[in-house]
Amino acid sequence: MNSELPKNYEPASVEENISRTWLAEKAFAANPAASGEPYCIVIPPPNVTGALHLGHALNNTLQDILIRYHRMRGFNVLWVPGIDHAGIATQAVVEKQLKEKENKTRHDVGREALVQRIWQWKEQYGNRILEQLKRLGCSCDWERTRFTLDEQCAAAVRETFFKLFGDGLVYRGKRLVNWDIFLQTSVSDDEIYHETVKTHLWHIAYPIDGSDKKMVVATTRPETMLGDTAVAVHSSDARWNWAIGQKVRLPLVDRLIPIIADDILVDPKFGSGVVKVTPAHDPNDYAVWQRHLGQPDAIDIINILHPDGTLNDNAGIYQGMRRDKARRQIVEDLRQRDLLIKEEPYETQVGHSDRSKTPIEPYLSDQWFIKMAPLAEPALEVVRRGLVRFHPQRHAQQYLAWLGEKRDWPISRQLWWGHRIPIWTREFELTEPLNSLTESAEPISPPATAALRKALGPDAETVLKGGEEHILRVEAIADRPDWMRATVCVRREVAAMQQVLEKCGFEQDADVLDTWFSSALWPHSTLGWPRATAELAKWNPTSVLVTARDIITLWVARMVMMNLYNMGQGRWTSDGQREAQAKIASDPEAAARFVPFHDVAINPTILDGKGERMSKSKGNGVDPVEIIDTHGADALRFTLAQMATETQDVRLPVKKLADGRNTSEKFEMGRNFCNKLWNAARFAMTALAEASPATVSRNDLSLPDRWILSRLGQTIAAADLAIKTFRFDQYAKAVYDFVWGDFCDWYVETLKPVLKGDARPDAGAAVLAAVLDASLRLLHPVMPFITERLWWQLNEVCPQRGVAQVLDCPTSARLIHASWPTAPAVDQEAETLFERLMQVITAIRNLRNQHNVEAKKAITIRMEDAQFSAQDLMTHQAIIELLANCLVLNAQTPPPGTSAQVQAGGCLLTAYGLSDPDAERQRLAKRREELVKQIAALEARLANPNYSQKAPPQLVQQTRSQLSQAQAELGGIQ
RNA sequence: GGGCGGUUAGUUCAGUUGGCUAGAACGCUGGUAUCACACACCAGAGGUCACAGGUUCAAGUCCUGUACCGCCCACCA
Repeated sequence: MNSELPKNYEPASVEENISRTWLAEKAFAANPAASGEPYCIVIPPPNVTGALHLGHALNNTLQDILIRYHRMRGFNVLWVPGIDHAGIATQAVVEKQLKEKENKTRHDVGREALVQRIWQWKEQYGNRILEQLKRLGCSCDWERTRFTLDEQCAAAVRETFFKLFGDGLVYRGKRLVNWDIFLQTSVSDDEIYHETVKTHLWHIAYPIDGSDKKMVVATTRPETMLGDTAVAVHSSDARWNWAIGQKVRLPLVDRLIPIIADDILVDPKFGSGVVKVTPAHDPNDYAVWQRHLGQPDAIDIINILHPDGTLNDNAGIYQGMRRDKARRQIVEDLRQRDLLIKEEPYETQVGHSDRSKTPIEPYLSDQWFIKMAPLAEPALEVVRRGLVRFHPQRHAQQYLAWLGEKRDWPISRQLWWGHRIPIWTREFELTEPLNSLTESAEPISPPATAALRKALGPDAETVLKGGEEHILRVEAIADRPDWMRATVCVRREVAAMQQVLEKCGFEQDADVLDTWFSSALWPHSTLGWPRATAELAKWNPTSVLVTARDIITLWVARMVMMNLYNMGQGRWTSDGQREAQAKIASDPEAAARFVPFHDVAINPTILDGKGERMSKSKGNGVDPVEIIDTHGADALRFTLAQMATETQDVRLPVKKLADGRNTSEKFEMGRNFCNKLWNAARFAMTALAEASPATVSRNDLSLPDRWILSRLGQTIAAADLAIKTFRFDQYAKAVYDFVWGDFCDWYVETLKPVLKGDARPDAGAAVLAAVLDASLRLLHPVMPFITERLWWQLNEVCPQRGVAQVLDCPTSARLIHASWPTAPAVDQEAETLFERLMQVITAIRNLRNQHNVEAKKAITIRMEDAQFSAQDLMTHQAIIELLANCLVLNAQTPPPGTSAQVQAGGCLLTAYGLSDPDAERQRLAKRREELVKQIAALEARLANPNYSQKAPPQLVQQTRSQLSQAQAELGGIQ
């Protein structure tokens, strides 16, 4: 039967077989109606754009450990898998393909066709990611797989947006956005990287109007001067403050612009003390425009760019030029007019779009925003109060700091791939002016209503009705007093309503929502919200979120915010904010029901051997599937778990294989461990097949039995604590040390003669079976495949297992559904005694090695009392003789030859029959040196009067006894 | 500029509330084809705990500062 188990563990066939069985039996399926405390994790959805890398492998391994552990603990577990549509990243990939293969832009194929193509692309690559997760052994409920752009998620997005709109938390505003002129979209701050660019700092003269004086400004972007609407100086700068209120004549365009004071923008110590102000093309200058808005010194804002980065009709003769050409031309023209004062080489950081790798252009554009203040405050509060806890705790700081800024969230993206903003607008010319048309609040004033009725005709009542399914708002349009804008937000995807709106001349907003908008809803949208599902009732809040630290702000914070907003009762408008806070303060338990998860476990980032992030472009990435192919999924998982410490980063030295692929020696550790377990189990099951395991109870146990069961108990307790505190490395280390160190190296070795002897082979076999059983349970969360395979085998060989009153092993056909082992009680007496035996054995082995004793030759040992009784150990002399290859002397005469003495396990050991007196002399000299050093250190410590006075008496006592022991040993060998 | 983390054996990392001679894995050295495993077994060598101060009877651990490395945030016209 063990012919079925090859000598070396071969992961490929085992993994495939086990995986197929689990899937066929729907072993991961969750049922909200089932009993058991709920335990739920929603996967951080990987971006559909990329294959999974080692970071994902780590992240998902940790989640699977938690899921499998809690499943075994009897929780009703659900792990929701899914994928993120990843807006801009995905569209960029498909657009690039379109360009390369067909030389077309997205405008050539049109919105619908492009979105169609992206869906095709998604089908192909999304499945690849799910396959990777399955190869890794993730026990997700695959039938609940979600995609952030699927219908269920879309319903949640629409509902949320509608709710936010109704609460006045969504608004439209002109804002400077990071504009990608290649993809023609705005890009969020986090999709930008900065690159050092060698350029120039151009110093340009701006003549003061009606004076022969000139102001000199310096800029790295001279073309933006076309959009300058002011120059600013510091109000206390004596060089220039006399000129405040006067005007300069902007060169080349010949426009008069004011000289204003702005003490925030201008640092009088820097450069000339004069700053050009281009509100439409620079974030700082935009802030100046905002600061002066409505003030006597309010300034203009002039946009000079087309969306494609060419200059528009505000740029005069430079209209139509690309920005870089315009820059060269402008510098040249200034030079000719003698207005270029200086051109100095300069290095500066320029923001580039992560996706298109082109420089970002700050650009004025219509965008939708979410008001953060009312949403952020409750989200801050639940973390402050510990209703959501970070592990390690320090990561909460980043969350609190970012959310504390409460900067409004720009949510529109000029893309085609994503959730389209559910807003329709139309602008109306008014026949008579409307005085009351100043704000966008409901209800709509009677004059505006009348105007709408008139303009919309027969469908006016449908649009005007508003309420449950759509909201209508009207507002004035700046600079056009005889116009108004009507905005309709539609709650559900209903064709009829959309047709009515379009018939009435409304147009849907062309933009889609930021990807993070749908991601923010992930924990409740995956469970069915806004429908009141059994899943939602059972599993929200979810239990824990496992993620990387770089998305604590972008994702974690927003999930907390949106979960509280959607799941919490009542509406959290700006006015209701205080109420929400008070609610959390007065009833934290209620608030705890609305958070998305209770714990956030942050896993470390995997870097390569040089400390650099892994990435495709750097070519240092390791593909988890390749590791699974070469080392096995369990080996990969174990190694990764063992690396998941509390530090921020872990390094994984990468080695290039001959075929160019990357790998790392680190994974050999996991592979070796699998092989060790495999062979220990193989040995055990061969023995079990030959013996017939008896029913045993506490009284039948030998010292090694008692010891290994006690060690097992300690290990289970350590594993429980480690998992509870998200210390996956400690869990891995505990089980590794137990299986390899305690079980294989010691217990199995002591058991070999027992199993072959006459005395108690059946009792020994029973303990062996029970400990193997518990070990497989213990290892299953981290190494699911190999343990499941061995479990099946063990069920065949030895279906009934356990040690009465010590270790129950309830039967189960599948390990994945077996129960977590209960820890046997600690047996301190057995542990202490066995520990001494191990020390004696190691000391004798050491002596044999130092004396170059041939492996097969037994030496003779006499054991005498030192600190402790030798008799206690000699009761178990068979174990010593077996494992140290020696003969323990009782009353016989010792054999001739060199003898050597050593202290171990509290006994004095004398070894006889050694043949190398030189080796012994060397050994003694070395030992003497060690002892002298130790004695000196101990004496010095005791000589310090403060030590005996202030240190705990127990410690002082211990030091004294160490000293006397060392002195005694030294006396013995001199 | 602000914040966070790191610096412990050749390498990658552990190191609980300060307290026995600072641990593990890999690598290295010597030995071993022993009937679970050479992806193994046995034994060993290897550390001024980045640096400088301080607190303490006692510091890898706590405090202050310095250096270097990494990440996040905000940025210099």
